[in-house]
Amino acid sequence: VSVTIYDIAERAGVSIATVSRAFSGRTPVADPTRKRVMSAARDLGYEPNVAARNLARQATQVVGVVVPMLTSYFFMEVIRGIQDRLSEAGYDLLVYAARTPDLVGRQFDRALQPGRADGVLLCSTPMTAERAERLRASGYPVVLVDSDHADFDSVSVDNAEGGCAAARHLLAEGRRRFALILPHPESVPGVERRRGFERALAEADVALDPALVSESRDAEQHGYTREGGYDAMRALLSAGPMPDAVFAASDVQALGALKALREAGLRCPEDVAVVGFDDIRTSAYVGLTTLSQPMYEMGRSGTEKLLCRIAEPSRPVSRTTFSARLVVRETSAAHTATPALDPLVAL
Amino acid sequence: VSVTIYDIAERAGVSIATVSRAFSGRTPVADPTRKRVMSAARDLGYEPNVAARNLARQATQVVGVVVPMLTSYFFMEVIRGIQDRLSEAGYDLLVYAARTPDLVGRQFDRALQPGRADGVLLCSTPMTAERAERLRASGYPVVLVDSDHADFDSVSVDNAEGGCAAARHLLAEGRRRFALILPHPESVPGVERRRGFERALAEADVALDPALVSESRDAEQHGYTREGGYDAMRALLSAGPMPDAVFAASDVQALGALKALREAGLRCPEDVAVVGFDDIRTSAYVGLTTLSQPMYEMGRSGTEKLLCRIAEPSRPVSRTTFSARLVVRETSAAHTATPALDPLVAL
DNA sequence: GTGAAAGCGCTAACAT
DNA sequence: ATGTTAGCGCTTTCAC
Repeated sequence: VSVTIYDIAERAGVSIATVSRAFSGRTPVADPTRKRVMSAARDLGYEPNVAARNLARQATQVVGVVVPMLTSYFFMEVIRGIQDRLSEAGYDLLVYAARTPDLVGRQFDRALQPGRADGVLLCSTPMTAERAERLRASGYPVVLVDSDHADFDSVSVDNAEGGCAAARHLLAEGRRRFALILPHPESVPGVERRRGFERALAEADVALDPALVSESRDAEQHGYTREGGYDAMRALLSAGPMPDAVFAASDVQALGALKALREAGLRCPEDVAVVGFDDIRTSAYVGLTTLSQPMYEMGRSGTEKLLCRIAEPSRPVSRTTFSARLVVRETSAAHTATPALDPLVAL
Repeated sequence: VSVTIYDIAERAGVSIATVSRAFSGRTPVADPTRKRVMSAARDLGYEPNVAARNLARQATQVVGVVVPMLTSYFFMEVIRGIQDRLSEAGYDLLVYAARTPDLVGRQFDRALQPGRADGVLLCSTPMTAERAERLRASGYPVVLVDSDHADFDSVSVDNAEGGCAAARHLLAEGRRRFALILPHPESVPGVERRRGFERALAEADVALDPALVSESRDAEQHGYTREGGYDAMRALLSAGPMPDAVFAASDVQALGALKALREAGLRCPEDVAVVGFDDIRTSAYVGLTTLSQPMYEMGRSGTEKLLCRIAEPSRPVSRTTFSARLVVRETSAAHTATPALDPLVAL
C-alpha cells in the first residue's frame, strides 16, 4: 500500500541506503543527490515509516508519563512542562493515566514494554519495593516526579517544609487552634505536609487537637477534592471545638472548606484563616493563601533529567528538591489592607 | 541485550512461530505447549518487543490526539474521555499539544506519520482546505472533536444553539442591554456562539449595541482567559453604556468579568447578570450560569468513532452534534431563592 | 496444532 | 559519498 525507500531509491537512481541517509541526516549526502532523493520523495508522497525506524534504531523518540489521574490542575501543569521540553527535543509523549489507583500498576507495565518508549516519567506514584527492584534490574530510564527514591532520578517538592511554612505563617498571624484537612492517608505528599505542619507546631509548643484533624476516607483522587474539603470542614465545624485556622493539604480541599465556612456564616480570615497547598489557578482568583509548587517546572526539569539519562544511562542518580513558596493572600492575612473587597473576589 | 522469541523458543523446545502465537493469542496453541512457552518466558523475563510487533502487524494500537493547548479544563476533560475509552480498548494515547497556534500544523504532521499511530483525533482544530485535502487523500483514520467538516467523522457541540439559549434565558429574565465578551475572532466556536446569541436577539427584536461587544485581541489561548474577561469587562464598564447582562463565550472569561463587576461595586445578578459557556468545575463553585458542554463524552464518543473507523475504514462518515445544556445558577437567576448567600459561594 | 520461511521498512556497519 | 548486506524482533501465510 505505502511507498517505501525502495520506490524512491529506484526513482532517484540511488541505493536505499542513500535514501535512508538523506532522510535521517546522520551521514552526509552530496547535495545534488539529496535533492534528487527529496524530489523523488515528494513526487511519490513518501514519508518514512516510524515503526520500521524504531525497530531498526532500537529507539523510539517517545517517552511515556504515567499519572494517577488527569483531572487535576497539578498533573496538567506537570504534563505541560513535560510536553514542552519534549517537543523541543523532538520527542513524543505517551500518556498513561489510571482511572483507578489499582490501574496504575498496569499502566506502568505497559509504558515499560520494550520498544514502546525510550524512557518513562512516573508522577506521584509511590515506589513499592517490588517495583523499584524490577526497575533497577531492567535498567530502564525512569525519573520520578513528585516522589522520591534513593535509586532513581527525581524531582520533587519539600512537602514537609511546606507544611512547616504554613504553620509558621499561621502562628505568626496569631492563630492557635488549628484544624487540618488531609487527603487519604495513602497520599505520601499529604502525610509529609502534615508532618511538617505538626513539627512546626511542636517547635512553637502549640498543641494540635486530634479532634480537629480530618483525613479523607475517599480513595477517589486520593481525597483531593473540593467536595471532600467541604464535607470535612462541615464535620469539623459541627463536631469539634471551634478552630481559628485551617490548613488543607491541597487547594481544592481548601476551596471546599472555604465554602463550608461561608455557609456556616463564618468570616474568613476574621474568624477562621485558611491555607491551602498547590497554588492552582482558582487560588489567585479567590485570594487563597497557599504554598506554591512549581508544577510546570517540575515537569520540565524531570524531562530534562530523563533526556540526560537516555543519552547517558550510567550517569549518577540526581535528585532535585524544590521548595514550596508561601503565597500570602486574603484568606489568612488578617491585617491586609483590602477590607472592602470580598476575599473571594480580590486577586 | 534483550531476550527475544528465539531465546524462549529454544528453551521451550518449540518454534518461534509458536511463541508468537502463544503471546498474541490470535491462533490457538495447545494448552501444554502454551504453558511451556509461558514458563520459559517467565524464567527469562521475556516481554514482546512493541516496535517489532508494530512493524510486522502494520498497526500500533496507538492513537494520537492533537490539541491546541493543555492548560484548559475543556481539553483535559476531552482527553480524559479519550484516554478512558482507549484504555478499555487496549490502545495507548500519544498527546500532541501545541504551545503556539502555528505549531498545530507541525504536531498534526507528526501525529500522521505512517507507523506512528493507527488514527488521530483532532481537537478544536479548524480544518484548512489544504489539510482536508491531504487527509482525504491519505485515507488516514481521523475524527474531528469540537469542529466539523463534511468529509470527516466528528463530534461537536451546537455552539450557535447554545448562544441562542443564553440569549433567550437572559431575555426571559427581563434583561435588555447586553454586553458580549468574545474570544479571538479566529476561534470558530466563539464566532458561532456569538452568531446564535445575536440571532436570538434579532428574533426578539432586541438590539445589540456594538459598543458593548468586546473581542479579544490576544491570540494566547485564543483569548479564553480569566484576565481577558476581566480586562474586557472593565473596558466595557468604563467606555460603553451600562449593560444589564453579559454573555461571555467561555466560563473563564465570565469569571474574570465577574471579578471586574465586583470590584466596580456592581451586584450580580441584581445589577448585571452573567452567563458563561462550558461549565467548568469552578462555575458550579461560584454559581455561574452557563451552557454545559459534554466534554468528557465528546472525547469518549470521538474515540469510539475513531476505533470504528480504524476497524472499518470504508464506513460512512458520521457526524454527531451534542446540544449545550443551559444550567441556570445564581449569576443570572434574579428571582432565585438564595438571597442570603454570596453568589460566589452558593453551589 | 506446529514448523519453515518470507517478509514488515528502515538502519548501520563494512566495503568501495 | 555511495552501494551491499545483514540484521532489528515479530507476524503470518503455507505446508504438514
